[in-house]
Amino acid sequence: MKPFEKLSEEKQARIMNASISEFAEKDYETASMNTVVNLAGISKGSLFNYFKTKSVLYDYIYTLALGEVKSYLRKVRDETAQLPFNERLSKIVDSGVIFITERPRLARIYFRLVYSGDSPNRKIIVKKLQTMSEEYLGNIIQDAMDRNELDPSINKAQSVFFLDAVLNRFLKEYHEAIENGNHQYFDRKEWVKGITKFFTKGFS
Amino acid sequence: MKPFEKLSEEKQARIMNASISEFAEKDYETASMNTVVNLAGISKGSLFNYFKTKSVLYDYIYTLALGEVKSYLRKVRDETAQLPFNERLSKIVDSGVIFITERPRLARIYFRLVYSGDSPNRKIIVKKLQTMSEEYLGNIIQDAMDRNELDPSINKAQSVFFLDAVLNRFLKEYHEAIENGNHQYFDRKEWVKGITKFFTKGFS
DNA sequence: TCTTAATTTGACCACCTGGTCAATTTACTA
DNA sequence: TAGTAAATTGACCAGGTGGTCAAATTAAGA
Repeated sequence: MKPFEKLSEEKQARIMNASISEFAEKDYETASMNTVVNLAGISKGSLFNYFKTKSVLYDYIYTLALGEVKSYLRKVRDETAQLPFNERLSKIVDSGVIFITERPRLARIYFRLVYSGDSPNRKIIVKKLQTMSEEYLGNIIQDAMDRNELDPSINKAQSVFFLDAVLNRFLKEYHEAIENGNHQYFDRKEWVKGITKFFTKGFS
Repeated sequence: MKPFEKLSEEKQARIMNASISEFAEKDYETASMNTVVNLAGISKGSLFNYFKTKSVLYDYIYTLALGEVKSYLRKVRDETAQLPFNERLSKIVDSGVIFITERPRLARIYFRLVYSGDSPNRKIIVKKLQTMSEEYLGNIIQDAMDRNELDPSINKAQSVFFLDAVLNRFLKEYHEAIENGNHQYFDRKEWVKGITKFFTKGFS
């Protein structure tokens, strides 16, 4: 049993909370173990006893963040399996919005990871995420094609790419709006409507 | 006259080259003035004489990068003013690809700036870039609407957003492919075709 | 050539980093 | 309660950072 798991839940939570805050606020290189230690109210030696190095702690944190994101996405996928494409898409966007509203720090760690940063295993992680997204959105699109809701001659890989690009960018923008306190100017429904319309009809 | 401008062209180029390399490779916080100094083959005191602080040097560099990007975009916009929307879009993508092929380090500084990083004035810069992009892509779309190539009832602001999201993401992906030596697997023409088709017809 | 002014240098500063480990405190057992 | 094992501490380390500035070098002018 790893030393960290032996800790009381309260203490584990304190350390997780501190780590999430720090890695959400700064990128990997700039995040400071000293800050984590101070936020969590434990000694440096202890932290390095629980997590052998900074990168091990970071692994723990981003795995947690990605796990939460994944479980959210899986849930909405399963819950909307029967819905038509546009409604499904709209639910996915909605659940993304809910996630970043409820867990803004985890969302920030996610965005930091995919959009930038030089975290230790970034390339590998991003590749894995890409495969995940391809499979996830690929299924959604395939379902819609099977139901003749989308043109069966479209290039699926490209479609997945476009969908991924727009969804991620929208959520990133929404997330920044939340962090800047501007999200009340974001008409979410209007955007969701626009996105689904755009994906089914284009600009023509 | 600023001290840096008094330097010989060769020396200026050496310092610019070193700075661009360093800021392309690492983000603002992690980039090291010591490394710049060593790459450029000058003393530390000199560098701080030419640029009072790290952030002043960074300002100089990203302004240069954005200037190059802008002039590229302006050129292609003016050259394609008479072309129909899809051809125009395709030329814009092409010129983006050319830019990141010819100036991969400047492209990297650009992507680092917009997609992440905690550079000193990031928020202000990104906002300015956004306004620029809105105006740029907004014009392209407006032109197409005026020519009845696009549905005049579409939401222009949203359309600009989607266009921006897909174009930027595509170029970022292409850029990473180049850096990883994988761009030969990228069928550029096929992608450009797909993007224009997607934007005019959607998935239906 | 000598003098003065401008430029360049790099040792040095205070501060911060991730990580270590002997010493102390705490918890547990006999 | 005494003794031992486990957990926790924080002073300490080597190495890095952005930035400074007296001193050395170079350039310019008479």
